[in-house]
Amino acid sequence: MSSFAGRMKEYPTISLDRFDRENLHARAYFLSHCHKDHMKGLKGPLLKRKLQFSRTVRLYCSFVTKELLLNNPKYAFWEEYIVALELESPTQISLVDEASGEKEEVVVTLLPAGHCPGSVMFLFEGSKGNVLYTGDFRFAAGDASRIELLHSGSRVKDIQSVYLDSTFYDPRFYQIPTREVCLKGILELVKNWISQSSHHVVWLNCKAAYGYEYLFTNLGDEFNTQIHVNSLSMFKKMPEILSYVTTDRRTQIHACRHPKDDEYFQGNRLPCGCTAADGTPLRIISIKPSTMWFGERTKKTNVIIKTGASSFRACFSFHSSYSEIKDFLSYLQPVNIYPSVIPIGRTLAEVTQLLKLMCRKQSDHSRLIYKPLGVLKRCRVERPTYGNTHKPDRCSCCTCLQVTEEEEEEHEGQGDAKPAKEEVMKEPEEKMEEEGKENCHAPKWEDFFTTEMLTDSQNSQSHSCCSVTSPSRMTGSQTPELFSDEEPPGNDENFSLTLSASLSNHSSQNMDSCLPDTLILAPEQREQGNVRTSMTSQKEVNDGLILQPELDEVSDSQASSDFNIPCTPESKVPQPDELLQLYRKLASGEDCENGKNSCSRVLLVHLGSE
DNA sequence: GCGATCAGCT
DNA sequence: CACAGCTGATCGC
Repeated sequence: MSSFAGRMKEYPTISLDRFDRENLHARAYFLSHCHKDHMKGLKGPLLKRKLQFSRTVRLYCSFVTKELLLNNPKYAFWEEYIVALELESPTQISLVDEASGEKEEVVVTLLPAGHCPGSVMFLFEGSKGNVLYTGDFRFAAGDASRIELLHSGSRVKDIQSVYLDSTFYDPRFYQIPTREVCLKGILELVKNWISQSSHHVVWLNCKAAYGYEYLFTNLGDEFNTQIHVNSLSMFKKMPEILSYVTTDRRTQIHACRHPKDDEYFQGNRLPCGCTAADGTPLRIISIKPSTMWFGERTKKTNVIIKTGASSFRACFSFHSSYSEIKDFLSYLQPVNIYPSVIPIGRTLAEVTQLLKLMCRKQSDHSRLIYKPLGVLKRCRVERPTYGNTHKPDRCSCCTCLQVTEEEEEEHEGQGDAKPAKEEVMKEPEEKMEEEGKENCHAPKWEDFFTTEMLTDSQNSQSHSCCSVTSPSRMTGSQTPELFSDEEPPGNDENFSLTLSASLSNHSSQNMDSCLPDTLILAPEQREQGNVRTSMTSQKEVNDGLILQPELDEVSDSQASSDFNIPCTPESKVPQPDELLQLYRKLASGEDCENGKNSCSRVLLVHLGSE
């Protein structure tokens, strides 16, 4: 839970995700996402009164967050004071002191955060430097390198401070299985159950918060069905979610809720009270999405755990793991890092100390020279393709994201199993070669929940790293980049899932034996093999109980080193007229590195002129 | 009656 | 397997 007080040292006249106490005096408000612990004071009468007397104070958020917020009548009074901003579109905002007329300009950019629908990070750029407020976020390793607006040309922007979602910034939470792995486990479990008969139904025991919609859309696609929920109203302007949810109870997958839903479930009832039409009792299992974490060297990472005769927990996390956060921070190398959450059982001092290790060292002048690893890790649009080496079915954006920081000694690590950088980095040519491969370009969580009014341009922008345009609707049976890049540093083993099962001995129906008593999806040690990104067949699941989307090792011949960067093949000496053009662009402040994505579209928000 | 806070629960 | 939020008790205004 966020304990962020609402203000940043660099820009103290704005408030984020807190709206009480000192924050009542802010010149502008920002809401990163629509979870209650980030909305403290937002419906307070004091703030309401302040708005009525102000001509300039506004609340900035994403379009989706605005929609979700206004769906709750308690926040309806905000309607005329909310300014929804497009994602990844730098916007200049005037921070006006209404008493004195004093004004400060700041440019804010919303970056997809992957936490829940509409969730964003805020990047502020102004006279006090660049500051990134992450809100809550889930980034996989390497994701930061794909965000164009965290870069300036080929270099990472100089970030003064990061205000960090440190929920899992604790070595205990070293790894959390990726979304794709967790999703696959859930899909398998649901498939095994609902395929038995139409009376076999699943209850997704989700909490009362946004963030599970990704699960609904993927389940909906996989099983060509809709998910029963209590209300559709919040999604009425979000067709990409709306089409997957229903208030019609005649479906095999439910995510409906009731104050006494656990009691209902114990009595073999769904929260909605749904019963089979012909009187046959429903056969219900509950799946409770829960965060599961594992240590650095832990081999077992069960993503589904059976907790009762018909109850399961499924791994699901809205937040980045320790290793994912470390990857994020080591890429950005901010001067300061401030935690917004203190993990359970930790103190602020402990977390601050741990975070200090991730701050840029004062003696580090690399920013003034080069950022070669940053360049290597980035995926770029419209890069030339060359070379003809055979490469496995992995795309550049899944391989350019390995942790590259010098790892400090971890709590349980001996430092002996860490792969050398050469083993985890790939050469630029390899990345280019692999661009456009379908498997790894299935739309991802971040794309989905942040492209609220999905337009083609927004979609393609969200995949700018891959030169691929997302479909406007998720296709759930996609084969995601399973296991391709999610190995924690130091874990040199490939990853597969084993479905270990002891067959039910208390089934009342023969078909029940299809659902094991103990259903554990776990990675296990396996030999190095060729990549295979397709899902393992049902037969394999039944026969060998092995689910193994596989991960290949980067062979020696594919490995790159920091110093083995080939020249750009089409490079040539620029002609005078080209140089002139380049200089003009530079003089106008335009980013010459890339196309429109890099060029800041600075929109002036004229406050008070509405 | 309303809001803030906390314990308890899931 | 620890996130997010609900309910209910208590207190103050």
